[in-house]
Amino acid sequence: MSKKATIYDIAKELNITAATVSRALNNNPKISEKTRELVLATATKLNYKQNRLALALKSGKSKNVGVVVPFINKNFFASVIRGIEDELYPKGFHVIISQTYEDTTREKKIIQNLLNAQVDGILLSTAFTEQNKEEFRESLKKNTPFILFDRVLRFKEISTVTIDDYQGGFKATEHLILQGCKRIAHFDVDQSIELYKHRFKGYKDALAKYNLPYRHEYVISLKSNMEAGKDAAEKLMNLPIPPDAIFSSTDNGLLGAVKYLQSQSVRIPEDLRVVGFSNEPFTQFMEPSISSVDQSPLEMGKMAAQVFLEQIENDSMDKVQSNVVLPAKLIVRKSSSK
Amino acid sequence: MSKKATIYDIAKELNITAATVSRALNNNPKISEKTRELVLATATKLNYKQNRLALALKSGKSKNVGVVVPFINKNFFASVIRGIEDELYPKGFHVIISQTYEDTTREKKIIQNLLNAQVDGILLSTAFTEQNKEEFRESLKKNTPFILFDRVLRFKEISTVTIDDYQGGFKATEHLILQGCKRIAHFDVDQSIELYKHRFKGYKDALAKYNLPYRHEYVISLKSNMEAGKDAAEKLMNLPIPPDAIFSSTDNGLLGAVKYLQSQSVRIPEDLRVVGFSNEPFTQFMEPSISSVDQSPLEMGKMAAQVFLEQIENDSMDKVQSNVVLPAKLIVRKSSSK
DNA sequence: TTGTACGCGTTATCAC
DNA sequence: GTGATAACGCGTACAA
Repeated sequence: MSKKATIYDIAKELNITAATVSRALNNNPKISEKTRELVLATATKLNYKQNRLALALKSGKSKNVGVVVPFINKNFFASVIRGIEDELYPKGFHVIISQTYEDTTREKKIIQNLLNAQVDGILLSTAFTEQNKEEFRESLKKNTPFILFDRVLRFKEISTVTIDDYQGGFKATEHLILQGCKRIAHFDVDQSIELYKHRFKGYKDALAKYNLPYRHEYVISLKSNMEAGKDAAEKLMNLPIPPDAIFSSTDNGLLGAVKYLQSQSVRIPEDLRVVGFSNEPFTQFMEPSISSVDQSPLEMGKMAAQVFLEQIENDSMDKVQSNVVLPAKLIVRKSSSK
Repeated sequence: MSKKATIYDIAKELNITAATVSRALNNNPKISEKTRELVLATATKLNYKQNRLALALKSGKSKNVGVVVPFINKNFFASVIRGIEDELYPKGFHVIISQTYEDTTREKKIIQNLLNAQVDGILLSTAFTEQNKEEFRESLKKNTPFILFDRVLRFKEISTVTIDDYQGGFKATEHLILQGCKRIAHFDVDQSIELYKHRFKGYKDALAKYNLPYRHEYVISLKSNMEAGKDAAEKLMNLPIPPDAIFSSTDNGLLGAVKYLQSQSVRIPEDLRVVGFSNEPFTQFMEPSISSVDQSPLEMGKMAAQVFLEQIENDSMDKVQSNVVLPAKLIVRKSSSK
């Protein structure tokens, strides 16, 4: 009773062979209408359900995909995963998630694990940087499709999905300039990560376009957390000529800065305007609400899923490589406008 | 080259049989040290990796668990999943996630899918309520362990992990009373869902303990979003005697109310104090910061995972049922204190 | 200590 | 149209 019914059980019940049952279940044309109905009937009667594992072993397709991110309980990644699952579930795929904790050793193990589990593809936002790019490359030497998103590394034959970080940095900075700001500081995170490099370049190019001087003392590298943001803000305000705006590549860092500045009676936006990056949910509800660049995580997830689906369409043939770049949307709120 | 190496490949290489290879790989005592080393050597040489699928089919254990939630891009669920993954990954399990979108039809299909995929267990927060409890029960008739968390339904033999919602409701209300509030309103969501019923009961009992009257016009049922919160707040303020506090079972509903009240120049906490439920990240950064009951999502996930692990320990034997109840922690912030 | 044979549940390729 | 058989990759009684 409790054991799961197999095609053998239903074959035995009907005095036919398992092969015939299989054919009936799979709409194989070579079968009589009568036996098909008989099979279907007893299948429901015995509460038969196909064993995906057996099918996977047989076909070589597990219908599972691995999704690898630093942490899943971060709004951005959770939303990307949502986009992926939204897109892949209807196609019959199951989404396996793993967290790297931003530890590259762990990331390598996870990839290996996923590969051993015979996933049909891996979508991941990597913890590796330009410095250890080659070490990461070794993990990719497989016939399994890899799709990199957000935090990517560029390789021939590996598809990527990112937003236009350069454009995001440029737009944010330009917006501050157009609001009348002349001394715009920048919170950077890590220049060995492509996306921060691009945001930084967007910042610099915007300054240049409007003939504003670039001052290195206005650029601070920090961890993406409140504490670091507070320290950075303190440092900036102690400068002989403090800035009148901050474009931060990290919302969390900016958050710490804003809280500190408010404690020091610096008025935002009157005394200093700020724009962040990521459009974290809290930016919307703060007082003042914080302007930020949206990363379209849902769309990013959907695109990554679609690229994966395309990849497994062309039967192993020419591995087309896609490099999707989503637009960066600046969300203007009170923190940067009058 | 590109094909994955199997134990047969390494057997052929060494002119031994696959069985021997298998033994060597699994630390089977019945094998000579020499051949073990030989096997291990050529295994790494051929870059052999165990195929989890084949093992799963053979052993009947997929080492996959399904986690089912309404939406993954909601902080609470994302954090629960994090707790689950943190706990299960080290034990060699992969976590498959699925979203119900709070659609019971979809939830049933997802469960069936997961079962077909031979998951070793399913951890889920259900969209079913007391009204269609029996329909949900049918999905559970399996030998596969089910662990229900947060939004649960009670069945014999089905384990649950929840927080003490009654205590949360009681503490929040008592806190407001001790702050001097006498007319405390309550935002409820849906009384056919156990957790909201418990929070509501905690609210009522706290009122009773301090001899405050219960007034039905102060209790409003609403959807868990800003729009509904705004409407509810409006309704409350139009009462002949408006409340001087709100205990809301939903942070999101309360958020809408607070934004509306502020637009009406109602001062928080001076004119009206509020406490929410869930400790959503944004509550911490708002102005004023919002008091809320924390649900310990990480711990909930870890506990759910542990209960699952215990469940599969006792080999099919007496299916022990656990009902873990985590404490509810009231986080007091500016919105409810002087 | 090692080899042989079989089964896990399915589908595909042959025959008949 | 249906049956028998092999194969996917692995682990394990049983025999040697």
